[in-house]
Amino acid sequence: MDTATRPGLRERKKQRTRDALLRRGLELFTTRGYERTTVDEIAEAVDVSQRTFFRYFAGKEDIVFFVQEMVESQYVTEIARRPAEEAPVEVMRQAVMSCWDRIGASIEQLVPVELHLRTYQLIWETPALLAIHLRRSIEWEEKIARILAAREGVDPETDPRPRVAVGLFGGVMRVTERTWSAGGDLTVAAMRDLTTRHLDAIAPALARGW
Amino acid sequence: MDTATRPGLRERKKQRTRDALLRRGLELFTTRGYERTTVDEIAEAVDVSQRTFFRYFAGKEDIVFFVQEMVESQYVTEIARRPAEEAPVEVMRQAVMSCWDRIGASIEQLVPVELHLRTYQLIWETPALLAIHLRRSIEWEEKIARILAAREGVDPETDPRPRVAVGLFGGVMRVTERTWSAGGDLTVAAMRDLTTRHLDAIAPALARGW
DNA sequence: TGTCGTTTGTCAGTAGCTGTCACTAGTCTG
DNA sequence: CAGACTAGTGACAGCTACTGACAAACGACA
Repeated sequence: MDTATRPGLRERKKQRTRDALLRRGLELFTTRGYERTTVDEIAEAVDVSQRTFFRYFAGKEDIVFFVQEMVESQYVTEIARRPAEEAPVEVMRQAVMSCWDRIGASIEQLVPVELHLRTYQLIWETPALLAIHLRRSIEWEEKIARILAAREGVDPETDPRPRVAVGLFGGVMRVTERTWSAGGDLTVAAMRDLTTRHLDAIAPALARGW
Repeated sequence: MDTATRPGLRERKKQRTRDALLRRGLELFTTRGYERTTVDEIAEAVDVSQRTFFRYFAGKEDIVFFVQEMVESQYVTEIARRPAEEAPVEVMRQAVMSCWDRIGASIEQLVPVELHLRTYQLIWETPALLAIHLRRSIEWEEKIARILAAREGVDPETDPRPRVAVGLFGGVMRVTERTWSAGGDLTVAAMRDLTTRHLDAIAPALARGW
Protein backbone atom coordinates (compact mmCIF):
# COMPACT_ATOMS: atom_id res chain seq x y z
CA MET A 1 0.00 0.00 0.00
CA ASP A 2 1.17 3.49 -0.82
CA THR A 3 1.82 5.46 2.35
CA ALA A 4 3.55 8.36 0.61
CA THR A 5 0.38 10.05 -0.67
CA ARG A 6 -1.67 9.10 2.36
CA PRO A 7 -1.59 11.58 5.25
CA GLY A 8 0.16 10.54 8.46
CA LEU A 9 -1.46 9.02 11.50
CA ARG A 10 -1.72 12.37 13.24
CA GLU A 11 -3.57 13.87 10.29
CA ARG A 12 -5.97 10.94 10.02
CA LYS A 13 -6.75 11.12 13.72
CA LYS A 14 -7.53 14.82 13.40
CA GLN A 15 -9.80 14.17 10.44
CA ARG A 16 -11.68 11.52 12.38
CA THR A 17 -12.17 13.83 15.35
CA ARG A 18 -13.47 16.64 13.16
CA ASP A 19 -15.85 14.36 11.28
CA ALA A 20 -17.13 12.88 14.51
CA LEU A 21 -17.78 16.30 16.04
CA LEU A 22 -19.50 17.40 12.84
CA ARG A 23 -21.82 14.42 12.49
CA ARG A 24 -22.65 13.97 16.17
CA GLY A 25 -23.22 17.71 16.42
CA LEU A 26 -25.62 17.82 13.48
CA GLU A 27 -27.43 14.75 14.75
CA LEU A 28 -27.87 16.22 18.21
CA PHE A 29 -28.96 19.58 16.80
CA THR A 30 -31.53 18.15 14.42
CA THR A 31 -33.02 15.81 17.00
CA ARG A 32 -32.75 17.74 20.26
CA GLY A 33 -32.70 21.28 18.86
CA TYR A 34 -29.82 23.74 18.55
CA GLU A 35 -30.29 25.73 21.74
CA ARG A 36 -31.02 22.68 23.83
CA THR A 37 -27.73 21.06 22.83
CA THR A 38 -24.64 22.28 24.65
CA VAL A 39 -21.09 22.19 23.38
CA ASP A 40 -20.19 20.04 26.37
CA GLU A 41 -22.72 17.44 25.29
CA ILE A 42 -21.29 17.24 21.78
CA ALA A 43 -17.76 17.01 23.15
CA GLU A 44 -18.77 14.34 25.59
CA ALA A 45 -20.59 12.35 22.88
CA VAL A 46 -17.34 12.29 20.87
CA ASP A 47 -15.27 11.81 24.03
CA VAL A 48 -13.08 14.87 23.78
CA SER A 49 -12.80 17.88 26.05
CA GLN A 50 -14.78 21.06 25.47
CA ARG A 51 -11.49 22.81 24.74
CA THR A 52 -10.81 20.41 21.90
CA PHE A 53 -14.18 21.14 20.33
CA PHE A 54 -13.24 24.78 20.10
CA ARG A 55 -9.93 23.87 18.52
CA TYR A 56 -11.80 22.32 15.58
CA PHE A 57 -14.73 24.70 15.36
CA ALA A 58 -14.51 28.37 16.26
CA GLY A 59 -18.06 28.25 17.58
CA LYS A 60 -21.11 26.09 18.10
CA GLU A 61 -22.62 27.49 14.90
CA ASP A 62 -19.68 26.37 12.77
CA ILE A 63 -20.94 22.82 13.07
CA VAL A 64 -24.12 23.84 11.31
CA PHE A 65 -22.47 25.82 8.55
CA PHE A 66 -19.54 23.56 7.73
CA VAL A 67 -21.37 21.58 5.06
CA GLN A 68 -23.30 24.66 3.95
CA GLU A 69 -19.97 26.31 3.21
CA MET A 70 -19.00 23.50 0.86
CA VAL A 71 -22.27 23.62 -1.02
CA GLU A 72 -22.24 27.39 -1.33
CA SER A 73 -18.69 27.56 -2.57
CA GLN A 74 -19.61 24.99 -5.18
CA TYR A 75 -22.49 27.22 -6.20
CA VAL A 76 -20.14 30.13 -6.74
CA THR A 77 -17.76 27.94 -8.71
CA GLU A 78 -20.67 26.85 -10.86
CA ILE A 79 -21.59 30.46 -11.57
CA ALA A 80 -18.10 31.23 -12.78
CA ARG A 81 -18.34 28.22 -15.09
CA ARG A 82 -21.53 29.18 -16.94
CA PRO A 83 -21.28 30.00 -20.67
CA ALA A 84 -20.64 33.63 -21.55
CA GLU A 85 -23.79 34.04 -23.63
CA GLU A 86 -26.12 33.41 -20.69
CA ALA A 87 -27.75 36.48 -19.14
CA PRO A 88 -26.70 37.18 -15.51
CA VAL A 89 -29.98 36.15 -13.90
CA GLU A 90 -30.06 33.04 -16.05
CA VAL A 91 -26.54 32.21 -14.89
CA MET A 92 -27.64 32.20 -11.28
CA ARG A 93 -30.76 30.20 -12.05
CA GLN A 94 -28.87 27.50 -13.89
CA ALA A 95 -26.18 27.36 -11.23
CA VAL A 96 -28.74 26.84 -8.46
CA MET A 97 -30.42 24.03 -10.34
CA SER A 98 -27.16 22.38 -11.21
CA CYS A 99 -26.02 22.48 -7.59
CA TRP A 100 -29.12 20.76 -6.33
CA ASP A 101 -28.52 18.04 -8.90
CA ARG A 102 -25.00 17.42 -7.67
CA ILE A 103 -25.73 17.76 -3.97
CA GLY A 104 -25.57 14.03 -3.32
CA ALA A 105 -22.19 13.47 -4.92
CA SER A 106 -20.60 16.49 -3.30
CA ILE A 107 -21.38 15.87 0.36
CA GLU A 108 -22.47 12.25 0.80
CA GLN A 109 -19.04 11.14 1.97
CA LEU A 110 -19.14 13.65 4.81
CA VAL A 111 -22.77 13.55 5.96
CA PRO A 112 -25.92 11.85 4.63
CA VAL A 113 -27.85 14.11 2.24
CA GLU A 114 -30.97 13.67 4.31
CA LEU A 115 -29.20 15.07 7.37
CA HIS A 116 -28.03 18.04 5.33
CA LEU A 117 -31.54 18.77 4.08
CA ARG A 118 -32.84 18.65 7.64
CA THR A 119 -30.19 21.22 8.52
CA TYR A 120 -32.03 23.82 6.42
CA GLN A 121 -35.13 23.22 8.50
CA LEU A 122 -33.06 23.55 11.67
CA ILE A 123 -31.66 26.85 10.43
CA TRP A 124 -35.02 28.34 9.51
CA GLU A 125 -36.65 27.39 12.79
CA THR A 126 -33.74 28.57 14.97
CA PRO A 127 -33.55 32.39 15.13
CA ALA A 128 -29.87 32.48 16.06
CA LEU A 129 -28.97 30.22 13.12
CA LEU A 130 -31.25 31.99 10.68
CA ALA A 131 -29.54 35.28 11.45
CA ILE A 132 -26.11 33.84 10.74
CA HIS A 133 -27.38 32.06 7.64
CA LEU A 134 -28.71 35.29 6.17
CA ARG A 135 -25.49 37.14 6.88
CA ARG A 136 -23.54 34.39 5.20
CA SER A 137 -25.88 34.60 2.22
CA ILE A 138 -25.22 38.26 1.61
CA GLU A 139 -21.50 37.69 2.00
CA TRP A 140 -21.70 35.23 -0.87
CA GLU A 141 -23.82 37.69 -2.80
CA GLU A 142 -21.03 40.21 -2.74
CA LYS A 143 -18.65 37.68 -4.27
CA ILE A 144 -21.17 36.65 -6.90
CA ALA A 145 -21.84 40.27 -7.83
CA ARG A 146 -18.14 40.74 -8.50
CA ILE A 147 -17.99 37.63 -10.65
CA LEU A 148 -20.99 38.69 -12.74
CA ALA A 149 -19.61 42.20 -13.08
CA ALA A 150 -16.32 40.83 -14.37
CA ARG A 151 -18.18 38.48 -16.73
CA GLU A 152 -20.15 41.35 -18.23
CA GLY A 153 -17.23 43.74 -18.14
CA VAL A 154 -18.83 46.37 -15.91
CA ASP A 155 -17.56 48.07 -12.75
CA PRO A 156 -19.66 47.06 -9.71
CA GLU A 157 -18.71 50.26 -7.90
CA THR A 158 -20.34 52.51 -10.47
CA ASP A 159 -22.85 50.25 -12.23
CA PRO A 160 -25.58 49.13 -9.81
CA ARG A 161 -26.79 46.27 -12.04
CA PRO A 162 -24.52 43.47 -10.78
CA ARG A 163 -25.36 43.94 -7.10
CA VAL A 164 -29.01 44.66 -7.83
CA ALA A 165 -29.34 41.52 -9.94
CA VAL A 166 -27.68 39.39 -7.27
CA GLY A 167 -29.62 41.07 -4.47
CA LEU A 168 -33.00 40.57 -6.02
CA PHE A 169 -32.21 37.03 -7.08
CA GLY A 170 -31.03 36.30 -3.54
CA GLY A 171 -34.19 37.81 -2.13
CA VAL A 172 -36.31 35.46 -4.19
CA MET A 173 -34.15 32.46 -3.33
CA ARG A 174 -34.53 33.27 0.34
CA VAL A 175 -38.29 33.23 -0.03
CA THR A 176 -37.98 29.90 -1.82
CA GLU A 177 -35.80 28.41 0.88
CA ARG A 178 -38.11 29.60 3.62
CA THR A 179 -41.21 28.22 1.92
CA TRP A 180 -39.49 24.92 1.20
CA SER A 181 -38.16 24.43 4.73
CA ALA A 182 -41.54 25.28 6.24
CA GLY A 183 -43.40 22.88 3.95
CA GLY A 184 -43.67 19.18 4.58
CA ASP A 185 -41.70 17.93 1.58
CA LEU A 186 -38.01 18.31 2.44
CA THR A 187 -36.66 16.81 -0.78
CA VAL A 188 -34.45 18.04 -3.60
CA ALA A 189 -37.30 17.53 -6.05
CA ALA A 190 -39.57 19.81 -4.04
CA MET A 191 -36.84 22.43 -3.87
CA ARG A 192 -36.32 22.35 -7.63
CA ASP A 193 -40.02 22.71 -8.21
CA LEU A 194 -40.40 25.64 -5.81
CA THR A 195 -37.37 27.38 -7.25
CA THR A 196 -38.82 27.23 -10.76
CA ARG A 197 -42.17 28.53 -9.62
CA HIS A 198 -40.68 31.41 -7.64
CA LEU A 199 -38.22 32.51 -10.30
CA ASP A 200 -40.98 32.40 -12.92
CA ALA A 201 -43.02 34.66 -10.66
CA ILE A 202 -40.50 37.52 -10.76
CA ALA A 203 -41.86 39.19 -13.88
CA PRO A 204 -45.53 38.81 -12.80
CA ALA A 205 -44.66 40.17 -9.35
CA LEU A 206 -43.16 43.29 -10.91
CA ALA A 207 -46.13 43.79 -13.24
CA ARG A 208 -48.51 46.65 -12.63
CA GLY A 209 -51.82 44.83 -12.14
CA TRP A 210 -52.01 41.46 -10.36
CA MET B 1 -49.85 72.64 34.76
CA ASP B 2 -51.92 69.55 34.17
CA THR B 3 -50.69 66.66 36.30
CA ALA B 4 -53.69 64.42 35.63
CA THR B 5 -52.61 63.32 32.15
CA ARG B 6 -48.92 63.27 33.07
CA PRO B 7 -47.57 59.92 34.26
CA GLY B 8 -46.50 59.58 37.89
CA LEU B 9 -42.99 59.92 39.26
CA ARG B 10 -42.36 56.18 39.09
CA GLU B 11 -43.29 56.04 35.43
CA ARG B 12 -41.18 59.07 34.58
CA LYS B 13 -38.19 57.61 36.39
CA LYS B 14 -38.54 54.40 34.44
CA GLN B 15 -38.76 56.31 31.18
CA ARG B 16 -35.64 58.26 32.06
CA THR B 17 -33.73 55.09 32.90
CA ARG B 18 -34.72 53.45 29.63
CA ASP B 19 -33.82 56.53 27.60
CA ALA B 20 -30.50 56.88 29.38
CA LEU B 21 -29.59 53.23 28.76
CA LEU B 22 -30.62 53.59 25.13
CA ARG B 23 -28.67 56.76 24.40
CA ARG B 24 -25.57 55.96 26.40
CA GLY B 25 -25.59 52.48 24.90
CA LEU B 26 -25.80 53.76 21.32
CA GLU B 27 -23.15 56.36 22.02
CA LEU B 28 -20.77 53.81 23.48
CA PHE B 29 -21.44 51.35 20.65
CA THR B 30 -20.91 53.88 17.87
CA THR B 31 -17.74 55.30 19.40
CA ARG B 32 -16.07 52.32 21.03
CA GLY B 33 -17.58 49.54 18.91
CA TYR B 34 -20.29 47.01 19.76
CA GLU B 35 -18.16 44.05 20.83
CA ARG B 36 -15.76 46.20 22.78
CA THR B 37 -18.58 47.63 24.89
CA THR B 38 -19.86 45.45 27.72
CA VAL B 39 -23.29 45.55 29.27
CA ASP B 40 -21.63 46.33 32.60
CA GLU B 41 -20.08 49.44 31.11
CA ILE B 42 -23.42 50.72 29.84
CA ALA B 43 -25.07 49.99 33.16
CA GLU B 44 -22.29 51.71 35.05
CA ALA B 45 -22.41 54.73 32.75
CA VAL B 46 -26.09 55.12 33.62
CA ASP B 47 -25.45 54.17 37.24
CA VAL B 48 -27.77 51.19 37.49
CA SER B 49 -26.98 47.54 38.13
CA GLN B 50 -26.42 45.08 35.31
CA ARG B 51 -29.59 43.30 36.38
CA THR B 52 -31.60 46.46 35.81
CA PHE B 53 -30.24 46.78 32.29
CA PHE B 54 -31.68 43.37 31.48
CA ARG B 55 -35.03 44.38 32.95
CA TYR B 56 -35.29 47.14 30.34
CA PHE B 57 -33.66 45.36 27.41
CA ALA B 58 -33.83 41.61 26.84
CA GLY B 59 -30.31 41.66 25.42
CA LYS B 60 -27.39 43.85 24.47
CA GLU B 61 -28.59 43.92 20.86
CA ASP B 62 -31.98 45.33 21.82
CA ILE B 63 -30.29 48.68 22.44
CA VAL B 64 -29.29 48.77 18.80
CA PHE B 65 -32.66 47.72 17.39
CA PHE B 66 -34.98 49.71 19.63
CA VAL B 67 -35.12 52.75 17.36
CA GLN B 68 -34.93 50.57 14.26
CA GLU B 69 -38.09 48.85 15.42
CA MET B 70 -39.95 52.15 15.56
CA VAL B 71 -38.83 53.17 12.10
CA GLU B 72 -39.63 49.81 10.58
CA SER B 73 -43.08 49.59 12.10
CA GLN B 74 -43.76 53.04 10.72
CA TYR B 75 -42.69 51.75 7.31
CA VAL B 76 -45.20 48.92 7.50
CA THR B 77 -47.91 51.32 8.60
CA GLU B 78 -47.06 53.51 5.64
CA ILE B 79 -47.40 50.56 3.27
CA ALA B 80 -50.86 49.79 4.54
CA ARG B 81 -51.81 53.44 3.97
CA ARG B 82 -50.85 53.66 0.27
CA PRO B 83 -53.65 54.22 -2.28
CA ALA B 84 -55.26 51.09 -3.71
CA GLU B 85 -54.41 51.90 -7.33
CA GLU B 86 -50.64 51.74 -6.74
CA ALA B 87 -48.88 48.59 -7.94
CA PRO B 88 -47.31 46.50 -5.13
CA VAL B 89 -43.69 47.34 -5.91
CA GLU B 90 -44.62 50.99 -6.26
CA VAL B 91 -46.29 50.84 -2.84
CA MET B 92 -43.06 49.71 -1.22
CA ARG B 93 -41.01 52.26 -3.09
CA GLN B 94 -43.21 55.16 -2.07
CA ALA B 95 -43.38 53.95 1.52
CA VAL B 96 -39.58 53.79 1.80
CA MET B 97 -39.20 57.30 0.45
CA SER B 98 -41.89 58.67 2.67
CA CYS B 99 -40.33 57.11 5.75
CA TRP B 100 -36.95 58.70 5.12
CA ASP B 101 -38.71 62.05 4.81
CA ARG B 102 -40.35 61.66 8.19
CA ILE B 103 -37.39 60.11 9.98
CA GLY B 104 -36.50 63.33 11.81
CA ALA B 105 -39.94 63.95 13.26
CA SER B 106 -40.47 60.35 14.30
CA ILE B 107 -37.35 59.73 16.37
CA GLU B 108 -35.70 63.06 17.17
CA GLN B 109 -37.23 63.20 20.66
CA LEU B 110 -35.67 59.84 21.52
CA VAL B 111 -32.23 60.02 19.88
CA PRO B 112 -30.56 62.49 17.51
CA VAL B 113 -31.12 61.52 13.88
CA GLU B 114 -27.39 61.62 13.29
CA LEU B 115 -26.85 58.98 15.97
CA HIS B 116 -29.53 56.82 14.38
CA LEU B 117 -27.92 57.09 10.96
CA ARG B 118 -24.58 56.09 12.44
CA THR B 119 -26.33 53.03 13.85
CA TYR B 120 -26.77 51.64 10.34
CA GLN B 121 -23.05 51.88 9.84
CA LEU B 122 -22.51 50.14 13.17
CA ILE B 123 -24.84 47.35 12.13
CA TRP B 124 -23.23 46.79 8.74
CA GLU B 125 -19.72 46.68 10.14
CA THR B 126 -20.56 44.40 13.08
CA PRO B 127 -21.16 40.81 11.96
CA ALA B 128 -23.25 39.88 14.98
CA LEU B 129 -25.52 42.89 14.48
CA LEU B 130 -25.76 42.46 10.72
CA ALA B 131 -26.97 38.91 11.22
CA ILE B 132 -29.74 40.02 13.56
CA HIS B 133 -30.61 42.94 11.32
CA LEU B 134 -31.10 40.68 8.32
CA ARG B 135 -33.27 38.28 10.27
CA ARG B 136 -35.40 41.14 11.48
CA SER B 137 -35.70 42.36 7.89
CA ILE B 138 -37.13 39.12 6.62
CA GLU B 139 -39.50 38.97 9.55
CA TRP B 140 -40.89 42.32 8.44
CA GLU B 141 -41.00 41.05 4.88
CA GLU B 142 -43.37 38.30 5.88
CA LYS B 143 -45.75 40.84 7.39
CA ILE B 144 -45.52 43.10 4.36
CA ALA B 145 -46.18 40.19 2.02
CA ARG B 146 -49.40 39.46 3.88
CA ILE B 147 -50.47 43.09 3.70
CA LEU B 148 -49.83 43.28 -0.04
CA ALA B 149 -51.60 39.96 -0.60
CA ALA B 150 -54.65 41.23 1.25
CA ARG B 151 -54.54 44.52 -0.68
CA GLU B 152 -54.52 42.69 -4.01
CA GLY B 153 -56.93 40.03 -2.84
CA VAL B 154 -54.68 37.02 -3.41
CA ASP B 155 -53.73 34.13 -1.12
CA PRO B 156 -50.02 34.27 -0.18
CA GLU B 157 -49.98 30.52 0.48
CA THR B 158 -50.86 29.62 -3.10
CA ASP B 159 -49.84 32.70 -5.11
CA PRO B 160 -46.06 33.27 -4.97
CA ARG B 161 -46.26 36.86 -6.20
CA PRO B 162 -46.66 38.68 -2.86
CA ARG B 163 -43.67 37.04 -1.20
CA VAL B 164 -41.58 37.17 -4.37
CA ALA B 165 -42.30 40.87 -4.85
CA VAL B 166 -41.41 41.64 -1.24
CA GLY B 167 -38.39 39.35 -1.28
CA LEU B 168 -36.86 40.86 -4.39
CA PHE B 169 -37.64 44.40 -3.28
CA GLY B 170 -36.05 43.63 0.08
CA GLY B 171 -33.02 42.19 -1.66
CA VAL B 172 -32.50 45.39 -3.58
CA MET B 173 -33.05 47.54 -0.51
CA ARG B 174 -30.44 45.54 1.35
CA VAL B 175 -27.94 46.24 -1.39
CA THR B 176 -28.87 49.90 -1.16
CA GLU B 177 -28.42 49.98 2.59
CA ARG B 178 -25.09 48.24 2.39
CA THR B 179 -23.76 50.56 -0.29
CA TRP B 180 -25.00 53.60 1.58
CA SER B 181 -23.54 52.59 4.95
CA ALA B 182 -20.20 51.74 3.35
CA GLY B 183 -20.02 55.03 1.47
CA GLY B 184 -18.84 58.26 3.00
CA ASP B 185 -22.08 60.22 2.84
CA LEU B 186 -24.25 59.03 5.73
CA THR B 187 -27.17 61.38 5.09
CA VAL B 188 -30.85 60.98 4.30
CA ALA B 189 -30.34 62.73 0.97
CA ALA B 190 -27.68 60.22 -0.06
CA MET B 191 -29.94 57.36 0.95
CA ARG B 192 -32.84 58.70 -1.12
CA ASP B 193 -30.58 59.12 -4.10
CA LEU B 194 -29.13 55.61 -3.85
CA THR B 195 -32.57 54.09 -3.38
CA THR B 196 -33.83 55.70 -6.57
CA ARG B 197 -30.83 54.58 -8.54
CA HIS B 198 -31.01 51.01 -7.29
CA LEU B 199 -34.75 50.60 -7.77
CA ASP B 200 -34.47 52.04 -11.26
CA ALA B 201 -31.81 49.43 -11.99
CA ILE B 202 -34.14 46.47 -11.38
CA ALA B 203 -35.48 46.24 -14.94
CA PRO B 204 -32.03 46.73 -16.56
CA ALA B 205 -30.54 44.12 -14.21
CA LEU B 206 -33.15 41.59 -15.33
CA ALA B 207 -32.61 42.39 -19.02
CA ARG B 208 -30.88 39.89 -21.26
CA GLY B 209 -27.89 41.89 -22.46
CA TRP B 210 -26.09 44.39 -20.23
C1' DT C 1 -47.71 58.03 58.49
C1' DG C 2 -48.10 53.42 57.38
C1' DT C 3 -49.17 49.80 54.22
C1' DC C 4 -48.97 47.85 49.62
C1' DG C 5 -46.99 46.77 45.26
C1' DT C 6 -43.40 47.80 42.03
C1' DT C 7 -38.64 48.49 41.03
C1' DT C 8 -34.15 47.61 42.12
C1' DG C 9 -29.65 45.59 43.81
C1' DT C 10 -27.25 41.57 45.33
C1' DC C 11 -25.94 37.00 44.82
C1' DA C 12 -25.48 32.75 42.71
C1' DG C 13 -25.44 30.11 38.61
C1' DT C 14 -25.27 28.65 33.42
C1' DA C 15 -23.53 28.63 28.61
C1' DG C 16 -20.35 30.05 25.12
C1' DC C 17 -15.79 31.04 24.47
C1' DT C 18 -10.55 32.11 25.35
C1' DG C 19 -5.87 31.92 27.47
C1' DT C 20 -2.46 29.22 29.82
C1' DC C 21 0.21 25.38 31.03
C1' DA C 22 1.77 20.96 31.30
C1' DC C 23 1.62 16.28 29.30
C1' DT C 24 1.50 12.90 25.79
C1' DA C 25 2.00 10.94 21.40
C1' DG C 26 3.30 11.47 16.34
C1' DT C 27 7.19 12.82 13.63
C1' DC C 28 11.59 14.15 12.25
C1' DT C 29 16.77 14.03 12.45
C1' DG C 30 21.24 12.30 13.17
C1' DC D 1 16.62 3.53 16.46
C1' DA D 2 17.12 7.02 20.05
C1' DG D 3 16.51 11.45 21.38
C1' DA D 4 14.65 16.09 20.21
C1' DC D 5 10.93 18.54 18.42
C1' DT D 6 6.19 19.74 17.84
C1' DA D 7 1.26 19.30 17.32
C1' DG D 8 -2.88 17.89 19.74
C1' DT D 9 -5.00 17.48 24.04
C1' DG D 10 -6.97 17.92 28.85
C1' DA D 11 -7.43 20.46 33.00
C1' DC D 12 -8.25 24.74 34.91
C1' DA D 13 -9.14 29.52 35.45
C1' DG D 14 -11.45 33.53 33.70
C1' DC D 15 -14.54 36.64 30.86
C1' DT D 16 -19.12 38.12 29.06
C1' DA D 17 -24.03 37.66 28.17
C1' DC D 18 -27.83 36.32 30.48
C1' DT D 19 -31.33 34.33 34.22
C1' DG D 20 -33.57 33.10 38.66
C1' DA D 21 -34.42 34.04 43.59
C1' DC D 22 -34.88 36.95 47.33
C1' DA D 23 -34.68 40.97 50.09
C1' DA D 24 -34.23 46.03 50.45
C1' DA D 25 -35.69 50.52 48.71
C1' DC D 26 -39.00 53.45 46.95
C1' DG D 27 -43.24 55.51 44.95
C1' DA D 28 -48.47 55.35 45.29
C1' DC D 29 -52.25 55.99 47.91
C1' DA D 30 -55.29 55.89 51.80
